Amino acid sequence: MRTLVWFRGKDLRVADHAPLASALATGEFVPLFVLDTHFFAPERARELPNRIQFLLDSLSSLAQNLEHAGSRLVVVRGRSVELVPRIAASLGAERVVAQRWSEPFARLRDQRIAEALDRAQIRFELFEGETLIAPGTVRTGQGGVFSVFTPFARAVDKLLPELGEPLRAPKKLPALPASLGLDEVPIPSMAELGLEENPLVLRGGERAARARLEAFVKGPLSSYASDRDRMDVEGTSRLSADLKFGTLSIRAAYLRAKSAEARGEAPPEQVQKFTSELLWREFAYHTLFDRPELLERPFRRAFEGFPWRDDEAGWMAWVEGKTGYPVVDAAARQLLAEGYVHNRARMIAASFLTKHLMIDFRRGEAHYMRHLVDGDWASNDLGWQWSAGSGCDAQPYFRIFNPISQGERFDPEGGYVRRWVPELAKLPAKWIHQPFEAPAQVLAQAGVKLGVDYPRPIVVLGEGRDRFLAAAKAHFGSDKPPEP
DNA sequence: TTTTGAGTTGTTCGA
DNA sequence: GTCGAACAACTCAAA
Repeated sequence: MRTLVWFRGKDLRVADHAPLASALATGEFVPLFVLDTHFFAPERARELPNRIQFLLDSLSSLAQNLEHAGSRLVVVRGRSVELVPRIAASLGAERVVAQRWSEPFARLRDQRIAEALDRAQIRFELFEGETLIAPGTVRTGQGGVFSVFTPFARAVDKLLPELGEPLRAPKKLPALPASLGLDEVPIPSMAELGLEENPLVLRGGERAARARLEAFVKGPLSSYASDRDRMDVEGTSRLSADLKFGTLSIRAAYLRAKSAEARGEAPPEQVQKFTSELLWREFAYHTLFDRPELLERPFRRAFEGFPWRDDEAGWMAWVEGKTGYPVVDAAARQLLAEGYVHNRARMIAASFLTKHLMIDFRRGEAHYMRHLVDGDWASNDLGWQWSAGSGCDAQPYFRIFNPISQGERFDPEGGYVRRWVPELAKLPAKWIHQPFEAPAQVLAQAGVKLGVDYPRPIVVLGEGRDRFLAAAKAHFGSDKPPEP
């Protein structure tokens, strides 16, 4: 039986890849990747350079891994909606297999492809692997959709012991004929797409992902619960991009952490904290699956029509890292430089934009989505809506992060600020999170001229806070945040 | 149907 | 400087 294994942007691996394993078990197959012109047109690629870079890196690695096992990745260029059915038919494939992709636009695309394949009497099979548990299958006792994390996590926890072991990477794959009569294209380079390589973007591919996982398990995992919040410490897993592009399967990540616990490599409470973070990703995927409108609309409906401010100057300052609040600015600059931001810094930045500046969370969300290497629709949306107060398990409206106290707690020596806001690097820790309060002599010694080398605050924290609280009160008609 | 316990990530104020 | 209370009750989900 001839199968078309359709690799896509979220399953770029050979290990623990259910569609590949299924194809291998049933006979000969062709591995395919479609460079969708929707994303790989130069004008579009320019908007997403960091993710394109990680993806191309991962794609090359996938091609190598397939070749190493005796097969070959067939790469074509065009619209997948047209190409996949056409190629499947021209190859005489009896079925097309892929990993399920559950985000709203992807479901729509897959539905159209399924219809086209159906007309050609070709089977289309989607396999799990994007999440630990299939979205749409975790339900409350009443059969409802969870909208609070903790009960959701408890429900998922009961299902996790049934997770099977990850599938091993196949050692030997059936060879392909030299020519399949398709318009194959090489994997483009960044230069060919008119993009510059960013050396600060993580390397993609399965090998890099596996190395990161092992380094994390042997190092930061043991003190994850406390260090994950420290912006000046490498205390997180840094696996977000690997999980987004599927160069590491979520199941492999989860089970490796559990095995670290079983082998005594890391204390149970630390591992528990990490797996709980993986379940937040799970929660985001499941929530978006059940409520696809969330990418456009607030989870709490009463946030609809909230009087977000048009503040171009504030927006630009936030984007460029010139708000005058060092942690907020460090986050902005890390995003532009690395395509990555520490989780704690993401929350502080999001809170500042949506609360102190009172700018629509969707604007910040889109900006992050554009630059993040790990930019993931479900997680990014859940995080932004949570920060704005409009989301699932939203923080109460009166909980507004103070960037100074957050900085002092989670970047006590100022290492994070010093790295990303170098003009403040010589300030003593006591003033690094509030240079505008530092005595003139301290500033002079650190070589900082406020308003020249580094901006004065664009908004007074108390005033921004009061403005948001007053607007919330006026909009919701009372002090309370609205129900979903 | 009603009750009950709990809910990621905080801040500010005043004693 | 430290500590507890107030913030504001409401919804969720299970019993």
